[in-house]
Amino acid sequence: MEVNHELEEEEGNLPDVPLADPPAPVPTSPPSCLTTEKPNFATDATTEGKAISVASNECSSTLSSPAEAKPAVTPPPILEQTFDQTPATSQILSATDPVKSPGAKDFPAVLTFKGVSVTLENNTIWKQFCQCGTEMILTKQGRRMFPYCRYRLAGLDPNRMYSLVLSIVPSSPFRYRWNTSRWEANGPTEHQSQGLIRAFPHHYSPCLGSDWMSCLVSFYKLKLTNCFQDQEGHMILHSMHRYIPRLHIIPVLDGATPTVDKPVVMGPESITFTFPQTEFMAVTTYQNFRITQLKINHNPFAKGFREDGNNSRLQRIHPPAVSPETRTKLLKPAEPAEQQEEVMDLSGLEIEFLRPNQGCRLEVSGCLSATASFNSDTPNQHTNFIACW
DNA sequence: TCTTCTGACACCTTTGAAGAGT
DNA sequence: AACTCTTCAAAGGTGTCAGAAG
Repeated sequence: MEVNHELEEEEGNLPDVPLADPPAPVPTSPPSCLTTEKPNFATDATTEGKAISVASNECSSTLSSPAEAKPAVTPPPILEQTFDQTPATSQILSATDPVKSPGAKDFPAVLTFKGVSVTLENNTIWKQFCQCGTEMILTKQGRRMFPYCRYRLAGLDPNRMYSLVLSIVPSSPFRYRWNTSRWEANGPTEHQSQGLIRAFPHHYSPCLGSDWMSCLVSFYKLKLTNCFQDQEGHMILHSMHRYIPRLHIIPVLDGATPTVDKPVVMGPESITFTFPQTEFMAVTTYQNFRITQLKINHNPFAKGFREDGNNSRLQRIHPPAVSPETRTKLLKPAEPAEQQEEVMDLSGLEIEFLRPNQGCRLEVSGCLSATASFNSDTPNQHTNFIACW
């Protein structure tokens, strides 16, 4: 039983947030190749009302706030920044380097590059977590992210097929330790040079641009694990290391139906979007009390830990020795911790595109080109993949 | 001794089946 | 017979905590 809200319709609980550069509506005709895997928007629409309120009801509520609506009503400055402009490589767009950023509050919710806009829909909650130093729990069986990555896309070619892939890459070459109230670098990582990074293709990939743009794209299904023998398709990370999710928008070549023998080429039109506010520390146990409180306050599944007043469990967890005033103080945002980060070289990393129970691997070479393949029992989905970073 | 990890636990929400009512 | 609504059990997500492991 799953909460069906990976493709979230605009209607429902979410306010209608105008986009910075909405594309002109173009009539769409679903391709025959999507008959089995195409999002069932009608079905999704009926479930989204519930689903959105489930997985991120706080997100949606905060979206209603003036603060959150602002970037949509008044589009933030369009940020066009390109890395690796070399031909045959994809474009990587990041709002700003988190190391050099003065504070999380300035991170834009919308990134635009070559006419393609990606909005981090739950930007408000991401910023709240970012200001405290987001932590994500890793478990052996896999733990969902919270907040999770939820995007709204605009500017895609409505009639073109795109694949959306989320990868989570190391954002720092260090291993960290929690020292009383802050994260401190604790030596270089031992893993990343030969580490295995997986990428998570969205369940409905590939899909028409019009379909991607007509709904919210959520990667709520993504689970994080520290189990390196994981066969469930979860994202394998190292605890006490810092990571950042990246969204890859990969146009599918016209007329090219991916097969095992005909891999899809990720050419220069592919774009990677990185929102610095989504950076997080992978942990097995929460270290920062403020993060714990934010999770409890915002994640509906943790409602049982909220300070409702009549929760016997909470009374055991938080005995009266800690006064409400003290706890309130603890919950106040701390000064932005001084961060020590560097741009790291991802050369030599291996990236595995996830297809549960189906092994496949993508190698990233030093020249930032990459190849990958995955099998699928669904003939309409990518079965092979070649990417250029 | 300290840090990190693991598994059990209680509590929560959602889903879907089953039944009743219209 | 078809549809809608309610109830309830099951599944799965959540943070906490004690103990294990290194």
